[in-house]
Parts: sequence; C-alpha cells; structure tokens
Amino acid sequence: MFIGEYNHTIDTKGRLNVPSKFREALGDHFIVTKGLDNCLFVYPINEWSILENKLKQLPMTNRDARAFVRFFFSGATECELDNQGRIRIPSNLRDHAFLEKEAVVIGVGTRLEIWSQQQWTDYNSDENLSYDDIAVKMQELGI
Amino acid sequence: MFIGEYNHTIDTKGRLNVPSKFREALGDHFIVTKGLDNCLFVYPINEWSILENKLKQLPMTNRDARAFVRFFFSGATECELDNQGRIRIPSNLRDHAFLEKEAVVIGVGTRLEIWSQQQWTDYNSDENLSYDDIAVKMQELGI
DNA sequence: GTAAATATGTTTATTGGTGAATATAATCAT
DNA sequence: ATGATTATATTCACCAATAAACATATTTAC
Repeated sequence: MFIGEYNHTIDTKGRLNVPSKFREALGDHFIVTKGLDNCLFVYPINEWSILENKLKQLPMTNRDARAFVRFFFSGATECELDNQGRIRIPSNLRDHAFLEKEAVVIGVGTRLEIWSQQQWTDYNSDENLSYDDIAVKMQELGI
Repeated sequence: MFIGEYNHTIDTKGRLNVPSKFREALGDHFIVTKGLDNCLFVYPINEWSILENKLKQLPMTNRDARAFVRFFFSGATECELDNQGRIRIPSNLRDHAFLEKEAVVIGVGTRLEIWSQQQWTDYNSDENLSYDDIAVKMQELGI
C-alpha cells in the first residue's frame, strides 16, 4: 500500500527521483500512464498486465474503444529505476501533467500519482473540493 | 506490447525512422495499411495473420464486409527496415493519413499507428474522449 | 539510347537519452 | 549536539538515435 506525499524536482532531462519509501514496493520496473485530473498514474507491472489484457480485447471496429485504447497505450511508458533511483518521464506525459520542475509524488493505495506542484496545490485548494461535503457524498455511497 | 508516443519526421523521399523502442518487437519486415481515423496501422507479421484470418471469414454476401475487406487488403503494403531503421511509406498511404513532414508514431498494444502531427493533435482535442468517458471506462475495466 | 524522376544508400550534424560524479540536504545513531 | 549515513539535487560528459544533406543507383518516359 502506497501512502504519503513527497516533493521532488525534475531535472533538465526530464528525470525524477522516486521517493525512496516507494522503491521497494514498486520493484524496478513499472508503468507510468496519463491519469485523471492532470496527473500521472504509476502502476506496478502486475496491475498493468491485467489492464493491458482487457484493453487488448476491445474491438478495433468500435470508435469509442479505439479512442480509449489509444489514450491508454500511447499515454503509457515502461520505466526502470536507474542506479540512483530516478526515472525518465517522456515529454508527452510531462505535458499531460504540466510537469516542469517541481513535482509531488503521492501514494494512493495501489498506485502512485505524480503531480506538478502547482496542479496539486490548485487541486487541493479548489472550492468544490470540500472534504466535509465529499464525506457526505461518500455516505451516500455507503462508506 | 507496443506503448508510447514518439515524434519523427518524414524525409523528402517519404521515409520515416521507426522509433528504436519498437524495432525489436516489430521484426525487420511488417505490414503497414490504411487505418481508421486517418492514420496508418502497422502490424507485425503474426498480428497481421490473425487479422487476415478474421477478414477472410467475413461473409462475401455482405456489402459492408466486402468494402471493409477491400479497404484493408488493398491498402496494405509490406515494409522492410533499411539498414538505418527507416521505412518507405508509399504515397497512397501517405495521402490517406495526410502525412507530410511531422509524424507521430504511437504504440497501441498489438499494433503501431502513424499519424500526421496535425491530425493527432486534432484527434486529441476533439471530443473523441472526454475525461468523464475515460473515468467511466476505467471503472468498467476495474482500474 | 538519354534525361528526368524516383528509389536507395551513405555521410555528417544535431539532438536527446544515459550514466557518472559531485554537491547539498535530510535522517539516523551514538 | 555531532558525525556518519542515506537521500536528493545538480551538473557534466559521453553515447546512441534521429534529422538532414548529399551521393549513387534504378526505373520510367521519351
């Protein structure tokens, strides 16, 4: 289980130090994809494989399926920790998440998320994100 | 599995560098054909065989099936990597995908796709896929 | 045949990715 | 608190991939 929040910087070549706390659980290979809310999702290989098999079976003849499959596969990249614990984030993924220099890596249970510091700040200060209000909605969902 | 997105240029003779990440999985010859949504599909030989078999089984009596089969077979061409990793894309295929200079090559699981940069940008900015759609699909797939 | 057009091959320059080294900061143990 | 250890940030240098330019074939049209 991934938990916590860590600030890191991305170097001029687009590399990011993975917080040391996460490294063991991640393994040295994993997948980074475009995520929801303008961040990146990081999945361990086994989680990704399941998803990959499902995506592979969607029909190429269906317009929506094509769009979805394109989004996921083209927006994915396999990463490997280099010998100082960094990964390189391709530019299309950096663009998706508005990543430049200051990044935030958070643990979200089964996955990690990578945010630009600015986006993460904005997201958390967003008025329509009142945790008290959300709690009420969660109650409706039976939590 | 092919994943990722790469920008490349097509030279004045209609040749395109295949991204080095894809070369091993593609083999040194493979099939390029007219794809859906104004791009080109690229299949390794074995994936093409699978597709070919499916196409062969479509009923000749069905008008749409005939059109679809013609589209795929007539638009197909076998390509071979030259000794610096390039392929030549015939002009009828380039026309189909509006390919001129700036191209984008994406991995889409079992195949690659080649887009003109302009078309790819347009496709992604159109409402082919909203965030809500993505979220719904993700839930369906249990991501 | 020859010239033009197209295809194929080679060379060089440029870009971008990778690895290593160093510097700074944070954490831990004593 | 102090020094030792680990983690993170930054920089530099090298190598591989790609782009561009150029050269040589091969085909096609006349």
